[in-house]
Amino acid sequence: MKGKPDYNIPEPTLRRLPRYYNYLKALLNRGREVVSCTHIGKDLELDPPQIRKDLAYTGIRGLPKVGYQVEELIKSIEDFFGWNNIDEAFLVGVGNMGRALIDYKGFSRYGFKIIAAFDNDSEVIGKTFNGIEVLALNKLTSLCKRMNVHIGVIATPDHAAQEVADMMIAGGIIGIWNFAPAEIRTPEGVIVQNENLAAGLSVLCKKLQMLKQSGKIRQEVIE
Amino acid sequence: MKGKPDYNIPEPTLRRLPRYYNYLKALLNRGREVVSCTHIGKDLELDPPQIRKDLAYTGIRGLPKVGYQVEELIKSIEDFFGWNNIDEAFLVGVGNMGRALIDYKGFSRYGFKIIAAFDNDSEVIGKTFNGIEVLALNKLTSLCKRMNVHIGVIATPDHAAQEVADMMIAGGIIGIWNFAPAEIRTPEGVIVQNENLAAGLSVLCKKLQMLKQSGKIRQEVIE
DNA sequence: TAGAAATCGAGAAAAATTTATCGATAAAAA
DNA sequence: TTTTTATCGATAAATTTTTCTCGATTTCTA
Ligand SMILES: NC(=O)c1ccc[n+]([C@@H]2O[C@H](COP(=O)([O-])OP(=O)(O)OC[C@H]3O[C@@H](n4cnc5c(N)ncnc54)[C@H](O)[C@@H]3O)[C@@H](O)[C@H]2O)c1
Ligand SMILES: NC(=O)c1ccc[n+]([C@@H]2O[C@H](COP(=O)([O-])OP(=O)(O)OC[C@H]3O[C@@H](n4cnc5c(N)ncnc54)[C@H](O)[C@@H]3O)[C@@H](O)[C@H]2O)c1
Repeated sequence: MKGKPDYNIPEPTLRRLPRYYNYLKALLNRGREVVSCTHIGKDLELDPPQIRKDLAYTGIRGLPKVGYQVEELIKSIEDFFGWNNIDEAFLVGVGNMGRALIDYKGFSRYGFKIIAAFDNDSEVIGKTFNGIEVLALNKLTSLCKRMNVHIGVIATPDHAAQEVADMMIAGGIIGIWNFAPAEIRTPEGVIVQNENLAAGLSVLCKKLQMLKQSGKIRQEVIE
Repeated sequence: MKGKPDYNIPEPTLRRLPRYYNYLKALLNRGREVVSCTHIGKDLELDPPQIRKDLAYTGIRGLPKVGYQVEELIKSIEDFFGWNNIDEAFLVGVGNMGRALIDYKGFSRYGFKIIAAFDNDSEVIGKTFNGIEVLALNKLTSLCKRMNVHIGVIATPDHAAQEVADMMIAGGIIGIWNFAPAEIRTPEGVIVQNENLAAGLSVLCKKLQMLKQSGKIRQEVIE
């Protein structure tokens, strides 16, 4: 584990790093200057060696007996992900989820910005949300090309997902953040990140079911 | 891998099963009666033995040379998760995300139902979304107890997450589906499922960055 | 009805990920 | 100044998850 980040980073690590980031930001707000993996581990219920390994991927080095400078660590994670260079994205499907994503201010922290939205419903086309005008779907491909946008967000119903993905890819999009519960077929070189909320929900409910069956449920709950 | 499901199921399996489910539902709609792991594997880009192993957890048995009955397989997954018994939940934080979740019809398929919503903003309290009236936050704990609800959804800003979680837990909630990018401390016996959208986004953007750096980007994209 | 082809289930092997260990080092305490 | 303590980085061990292998079974074809 050398200082320089390598290019074979475990996906679980990639998912934990933003968690550390949020946590560290909160820590900084509370005025903390240094933090150790032991300390982080207590709050996040993770093992210190794992945290150390994760953080090392960003290229930071800690100090024995002390830990890391919080500010430096935050910067290290930001640089690792490149959150200072903004990734611009198009979003398709301006329904409930699409609007939530468009309105959300929190993504700017992650160097992510939705710069245009598309829909095929004339009711929403022309409307503006968070300063972003909703355009007609048929402009998607050409605008992708023209504006050199490489990331697309799919927030349409599942049955439209493949069609929309195809239009995006035709426009040169190589990264798709997909909220529709549908399988998208893409050519080599296109990365699809499925945001399957139902999967998270299912895991929760199943764990709960197993907890209940094991009889280890909290006393006070079963009245 | 016996017929009966065991109680030590890998989480990746738990996350893949709803994916198979969606896929199989779509397959059934198109009139398909049987399907093999080889076939599923092609469409979902997964290895057949893994799919076989995943499906075996639900207790189903396939037939050599044939595969599985699609309908039977769907039912097997439903039974495994217990999607026929409805899990009722309370949601707190009726903003963009909260409303998207309340309005979403798709969760009924997963035996999940939001039966009440809470907020602390008088602007939203009293309003109704998808037949669900928004109640004042101070009624949360007592109503949890009274209605014997065990699942809570947090869709408030991050700074309110811990406070809301505490109120839920006081009311007897043992499963929390958390959309706020905040760490929630809970006592033993409470399961927290963090739905960290920023993590998914970060993974996508980082993969894209690595793809670009590796020079393996699609020709047609770099004009 | 015999042989070929496809697929399953089970278990082994490989790979990835997490957890544990240990010497080195910096800070604090004696 | 010396000792003690906490923590790091690196590496090793353990665990989990994925991938591979192979004999058994069922269907299809000839
Ligand atoms: N809302 C949720 O909480 C939630 C949860 C899990 C998954 N999802 C998934 O996210 C996606 C969006 O959900 P939603 O609740 O916002 O749905 P929605 O019905 O509110 O919005 C869908 C939008 O897509 C537009 N659309 C439909 N077909 C289109 C097409 N071919 N091209 C462009 N736009 C098209 C519609 O006009 C509409 O504006 C769905 O696939 C849904 O299954 C949503
Ligand atoms: N919208 C998105 O796309 C998105 C993406 C990622 C994460 N999130 C997270 O999901 C959460 C909700 O996001 P949103 O966009 O819906 O925010 P929002 O601001 O639209 O809604 C937040 C709601 O919570 C209510 N609220 C605030 N404090 C409360 C309290 N103490 N008790 C009860 N209710 C309270 C507010 O009145 C408001 O109705 C946030 O934590 C956000 O970071 C949202």
